[in-house]
Amino acid sequence: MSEQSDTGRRPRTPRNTLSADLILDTALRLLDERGLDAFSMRALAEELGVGTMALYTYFRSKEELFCAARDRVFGRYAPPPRTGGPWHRQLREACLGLYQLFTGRPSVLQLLAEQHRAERPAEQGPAVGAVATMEHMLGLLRGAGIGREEAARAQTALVQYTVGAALRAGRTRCTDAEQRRRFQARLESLSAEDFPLIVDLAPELAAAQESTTQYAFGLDLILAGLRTAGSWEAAGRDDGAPPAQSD
Amino acid sequence: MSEQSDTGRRPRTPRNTLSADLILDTALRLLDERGLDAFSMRALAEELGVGTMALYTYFRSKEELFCAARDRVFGRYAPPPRTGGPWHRQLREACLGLYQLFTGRPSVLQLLAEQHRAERPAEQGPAVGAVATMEHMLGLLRGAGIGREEAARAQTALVQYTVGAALRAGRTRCTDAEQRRRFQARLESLSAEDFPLIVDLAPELAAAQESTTQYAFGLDLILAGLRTAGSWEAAGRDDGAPPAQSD
DNA sequence: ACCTGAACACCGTTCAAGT
DNA sequence: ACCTGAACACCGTTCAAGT
Repeated sequence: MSEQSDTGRRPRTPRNTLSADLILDTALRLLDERGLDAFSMRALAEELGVGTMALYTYFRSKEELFCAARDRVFGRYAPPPRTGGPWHRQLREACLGLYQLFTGRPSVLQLLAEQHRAERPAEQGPAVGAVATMEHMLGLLRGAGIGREEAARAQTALVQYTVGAALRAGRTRCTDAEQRRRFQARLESLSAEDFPLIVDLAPELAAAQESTTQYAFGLDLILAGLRTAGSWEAAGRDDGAPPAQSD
Repeated sequence: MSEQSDTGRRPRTPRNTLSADLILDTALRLLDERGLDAFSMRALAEELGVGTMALYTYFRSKEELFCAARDRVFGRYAPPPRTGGPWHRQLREACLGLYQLFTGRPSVLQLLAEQHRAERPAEQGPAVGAVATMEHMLGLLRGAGIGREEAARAQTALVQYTVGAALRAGRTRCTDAEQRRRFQARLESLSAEDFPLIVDLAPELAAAQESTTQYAFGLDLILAGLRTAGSWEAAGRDDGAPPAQSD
């Protein structure tokens, strides 16, 4: 950027300064700052000061670039320090950490949503990072005496709920209060005759749109369900079942 | 289509045969048959045998068309017949019905995912259909003696979990068995030293990718949590709380 | 009002070429 | 290997015009 002989409008980045990491970090910054809708390979290249096709030296497609960006964020994830205490409490901390990871940066949320929109799961590399947290969760569940299949299902349910809550949180953000007020107004505009409870509980329902407290509420319901001995064995029965444990 | 004097390759639909409903039904069929990635305003117009811009007489934008398509499906939703029985069982049926609605047709899942990707929630009409189910759920929760705020939060958590599970189900489908086998292989390729439980439980984790059974498992955990008296009041405490109910 | 075709300002990606 | 510019086959939407 010292020479002014360049004919292009913006300084060209000199050769061999590009790298996969630089591309990914710039992509994440762009997603954070301007959002997914404003993102394009052309815009990313422009930001980097290179030709669009330079990106294709490092990534075969936009999808592959997105997968790599997600892997990069997840791979660098540092879970919250383990506090000890009962298994369900530790499980809670682990899930809250994941939720923070998913909702902490706009870019991560957008990559998560994009991944969920994809037709085929895309040959993403071996399960990415954040795997240590999965292992930790499984250890806590098995340590609590929960059987193999039930532990796998419980872990999947917790991740499923966490991702779902994070995706919803992405829709709600912006000017939180303003957004919730509009949501409440929409509920209150419904027929009070047909939907008396929705209209009556509109303030509470609107308040429940706030993300982190609401996420913790549902998380605690799942954890309480897990603590109820036999709740995962009596699934679908009419009444509470004997607290027998198979393992 | 009786005259062959048309110069265009496909028969033009005569005037005044187009309507918002016809457009929406064709759009849904296209999404079911070819998927979101293959959908475009141009492709939809082609399918209808009209010029692309004819669509803009009925919908201001693609986003508005998608919102209307979603409202149409949700509005026509017929919840499963009410069976009676304890409140938690009825709640279960209601949630399973919603899950079926979301996952029953590919188009619905794709519209749901697209909506979750949107930057701003879009001025969608008054809360769409399926509202009756929300009202029903709130009635069951309140009838069980659960307080106003807790009922609102519980209802939100149930819907949140249902949407999240449905979105994940969309990623997993295709050739179910084949997909799961690949998932299992990915898990087993991880280091058995660093992630012993994941590798050990790979078959169970892969099996948990199956959608409906897994959805029901997590749903039952949430419902069990709700049945645990005081579980929604003791949220975050270290141990089980007294079963006091404020309402 | 309903519908058209051309045009605008974009996309992601292929390809042949340059260093 | 790394990077370029032109080109291809698409998008959603605006606009002036036709019936």
